[in-house]
Amino acid sequence: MADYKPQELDKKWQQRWTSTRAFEVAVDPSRPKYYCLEMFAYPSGHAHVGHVRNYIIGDVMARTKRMRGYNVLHPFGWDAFGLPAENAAIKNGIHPEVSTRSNIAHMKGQLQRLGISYAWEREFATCDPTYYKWNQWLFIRMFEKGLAYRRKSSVNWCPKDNTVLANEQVVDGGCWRCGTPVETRDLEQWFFRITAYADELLDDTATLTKWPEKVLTMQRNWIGRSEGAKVKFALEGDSATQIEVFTTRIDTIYGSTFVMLGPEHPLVRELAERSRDSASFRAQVQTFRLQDRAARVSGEQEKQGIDTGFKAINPFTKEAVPVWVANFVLGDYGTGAVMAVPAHDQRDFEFARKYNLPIRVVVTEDGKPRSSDGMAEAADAYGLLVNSGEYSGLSSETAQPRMTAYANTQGFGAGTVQYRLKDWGISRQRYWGTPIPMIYCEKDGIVPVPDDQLPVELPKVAEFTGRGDSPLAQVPEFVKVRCPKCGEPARRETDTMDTFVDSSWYFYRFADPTNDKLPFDPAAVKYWLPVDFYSGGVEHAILHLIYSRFFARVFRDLGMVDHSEPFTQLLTQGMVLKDGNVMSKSKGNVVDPDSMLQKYGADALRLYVMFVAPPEKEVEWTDAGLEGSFRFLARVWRLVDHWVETAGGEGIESADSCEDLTPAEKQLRRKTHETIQRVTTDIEQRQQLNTAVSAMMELVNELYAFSEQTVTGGPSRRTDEDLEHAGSVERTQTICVVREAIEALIRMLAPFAPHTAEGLWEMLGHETDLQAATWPVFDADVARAETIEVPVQVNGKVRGRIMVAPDAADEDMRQLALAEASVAPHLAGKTVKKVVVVKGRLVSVVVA
RNA sequence: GCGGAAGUGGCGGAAUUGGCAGACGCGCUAGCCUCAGGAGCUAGUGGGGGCAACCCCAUGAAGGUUCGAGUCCUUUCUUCCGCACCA
Repeated sequence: MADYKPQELDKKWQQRWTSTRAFEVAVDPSRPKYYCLEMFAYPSGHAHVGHVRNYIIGDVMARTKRMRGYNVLHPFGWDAFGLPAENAAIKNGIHPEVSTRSNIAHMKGQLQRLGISYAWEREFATCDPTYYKWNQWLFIRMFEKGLAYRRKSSVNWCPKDNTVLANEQVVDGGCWRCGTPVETRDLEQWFFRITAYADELLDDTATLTKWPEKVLTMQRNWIGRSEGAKVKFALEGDSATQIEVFTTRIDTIYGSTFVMLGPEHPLVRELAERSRDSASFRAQVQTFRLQDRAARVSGEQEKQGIDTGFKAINPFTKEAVPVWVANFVLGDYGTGAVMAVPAHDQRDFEFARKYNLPIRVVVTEDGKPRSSDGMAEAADAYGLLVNSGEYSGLSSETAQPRMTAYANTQGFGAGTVQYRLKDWGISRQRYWGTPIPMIYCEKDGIVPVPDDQLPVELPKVAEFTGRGDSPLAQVPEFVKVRCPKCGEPARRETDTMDTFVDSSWYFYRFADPTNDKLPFDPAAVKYWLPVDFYSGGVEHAILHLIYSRFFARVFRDLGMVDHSEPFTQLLTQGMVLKDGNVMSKSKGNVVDPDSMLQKYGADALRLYVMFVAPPEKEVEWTDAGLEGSFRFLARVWRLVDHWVETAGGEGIESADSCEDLTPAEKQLRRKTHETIQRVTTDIEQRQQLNTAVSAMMELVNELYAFSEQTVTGGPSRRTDEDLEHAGSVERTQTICVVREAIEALIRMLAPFAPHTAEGLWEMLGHETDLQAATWPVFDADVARAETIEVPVQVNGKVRGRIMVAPDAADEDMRQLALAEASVAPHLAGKTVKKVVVVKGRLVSVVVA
C-alpha cells in the first residue's frame, strides 16, 4: 500500500524533468509542430492564482499535444521593462535591474513548482541587452522604411507616472496603469506608422476564425474605419484659405448651414489674429483646450462654441456660412473640421439650437420638403434628398457617390477613408526601457546608430527622481556622442521605447532565442510560427494583440516571415476573483499558489483551476473546491494502488484479446472509449477543459462501481485484512478491461495532474516516463452503443421508452417498437402511428 | 446611444447537430466503517403531490415553429463586457 503524497511526487518528477531536459525541443521537419504560448509575464514579484490559471491552461494544451505526437514548443519569458520597477526605485532606491532579476527568480521558482512544462533553455527577459538590441535594430529598419518617424504632437500625458501614453493606454480618460486623468502636452515624439496597415489589420480580422468574436469586434471598433469625403470650404473673401472638412454624409451638404473647427485646428490661431478682438478670442479657445479631454470626448462637457466672425463658402450651395470654433470637434480626427448639418446630426442640432443657427431639412423619408419647425431632434436616417439642387429626389445612397464625383471634378473634394486608429507614439520619458537608438547632429540631423554599435545599452547609473524629464538626459556620458556620419559632437536620444514594443515580437525570438546576427533566423520562425495556441487576458485585446499583428506585417515586409497573422488561435482566459474582486496586492485578497502547493500539491491546484469553469470564464476562488480536486486525485491513487495490490501484477498486454465479455465488462470498455473521445475533443477542439475533467471523474466513478461488484472487493476496503479477503482477480477479461480503463485514465490525466499521473504510471510497472507515452487510442466500435433507448409518445407525450439499434430505420421500428415493448409493458400491442428518423437515426416513436 | 456575450438547483457549472434538463464537483442529509473523525465508502439531494409503482410543474418572462425546444423564430425584461459628441 502506498499513500498519496503529492509533495513528494512534485519534487521527484520536477527534478526528473529538469535533469532529462524533458521539454526542450529542436526543429524537426519530420514531425508536425505545435507552438503553444501563454502571454509572458511582467515580473511583479509574485504570481497569484489568477496569473497561474493562464499558465496551467497552456500547459494542459502543450502536454496533450506532446502526447498526441506533436513537436511542441512551449517557452516562457519575462516582459521585464516597465514603470513599476522604476517607480519602486524612486521610492526605495533599489535599482530596477536588481529588483527585476530577483522577482524573475522568485516567479520562475513558482512556475517550476507548478510543474509547467516550459522549455526553460529558451527563457529570456526583455531587459537583456541581447534582446532589446533587436528592438533597436528593428526600430532602425522601420526608420529606414519610414515606418518610424518623429514629429511634434499633442500627446497624452500622465502626470502621476510622468510619461507619455499611447492612445491605446488611455482608458476612460485616465492612465491605464494608475487611472490618473490624462493631460494633453505638445512634445517631439517618435511614432510607428501603424496606420499604414490600418486596412489590412481591419480586413484580416475576417481570417482570424479561431479568435473570440469579442476581441475581433474590439479591434474592428478600435481601428474604426469610416468612408466619406473631404470637402473644401473656401473662406469668404479669401479663396486662398480653405477649410477642409471630413463627412460621411455628403448627401446632406445642402443642409450645412455652418462650419465648425476644433480648438486644435491650425487655422484657429490665424483667424484669431485676424479677428477684431483677438485677445478674448484666443482666451476662449484656450478654455476649450484646457477642458478635460475625457469630458470633452465623452459628451459630459456642455457643447460650447465661439463665432469667429468669418464665413466660408459652401461649395455646393455657394452660400456663405458662419465659421465657429466648437469644443466638441476633435482636432485629431478627420481633418479637425466639420460641416455642420443641424437637421441631420444630433450634435449639430443641439449646437444650432443653442446658438440660434439655421436648421435646414435636406433629406426626408418621402421626398417632400419639410420645415425644421417643431423638430425635437436631428433626423439622421438615410432618405430622399430635398432642397438639394439637381440632387433633389435622389436617395442618400445614390447621391453620395455622385456628389463626391462632382466635388472631385470641381477640385474641391474627394472620396476618402478615415480611421479612428492613430499612429503609435512610442517615446517614453523614463529610464527602464529600451533606449531609442538615434543621434541628433547639428549638421546631419537625425542619424541612426550604426548596426555594429548596437545595442545602445542602458547606462547602469541613473538618478531616479521621478521628475518627469528623461533620466537618461542626466547621464552626460550617455548623451554626449559623436555623429556617426560627420564625427562631430552630437546628442543621443534620451527617451526610451514603450514597453509594448518589447512584447510585440517576443514570440518570434522564442523560435531562436540566442541568435546574435538577427532578431531570429527566418528558417526557425518558418518552422515554428505562427503560434498555434495563444492564451492570455482579454485586457490585451486592443493593445498587445493589435501591436503584435502590426509587427508581424513589418517583419513580413522586411522579408523575414512569410505570414501576416502571428497567432492562429487565441484564448482569452477569465480572471480569478476572490470575494468578488480581482486579486491584487492592494486589496489584500491574493491567493498565493505556494501555500496551496504545500497543502495539496501542484496537481490538486492545477486540476481545480481547470475544473471549476470553462477557461474563458471568470471564476470565484474557493478553498473547498480545491479540496474536492485533492480528494479526486487521492481517490484515483487508491483505485490504482488497490488494483496493483490485487491484480495489476498480472501481465496482461492489452484489451484487444478480450472475448466473451460480461455485460458489465462491456459497459466499462464502452465507458473507457467514450471518455477517451470526450476528453480528446474537449481539449483539442473545444478547449472545454472543465468538462474534460468531469468526464474523467465519471470514468473513475464507473471504475469504483465496477470494482465493488467484482471479486476484487473494491478499493473502498482499505485494511490489509480486507485485501486478503478480497483475494485476486482471476478472470482474465476483467483484468484486461480494467487495466485498459486505468491506463487510459492515467494518460488523459497527465496534462492536468502530471506528477500524480507519472507516479501512477510508475506504480503500474512502466519503465518509461509517462510524458513520453502516447495518448490513448479511441475505438469507435467499442464506444458505440448496441442499443439505444428511444422515447415512445402517446398523444404528444412521452409515455415510455424502448431499446432499439441506433441505426434502425422505419420499417424495423414498427416491429421493434412492439417486440421490445418489454421495457415499456403498458405500450405492448399499441399501433405505431409514426416513426421519427433524423439523419438516419431513430429519435422517437409515436403511438396512437 | 452603438456593438458583443449571457440569464439553467443552495453554489460553480453540464447538456456535439433540436432528442431522458440539472452530467461532474462543492455544500447539505442519512447510513456504514471507526476509540474517534474534519478520513473513507454507500445512498439521497430542482419544486409539488402520492404508502407505492408513478404523476404534475420547471432552464429570466410572454408568444410561436416542431412528434419533440435550455437549444430555432418573434416580442420583452435583466445582468455583464467593450466602444462612445469619430462628423
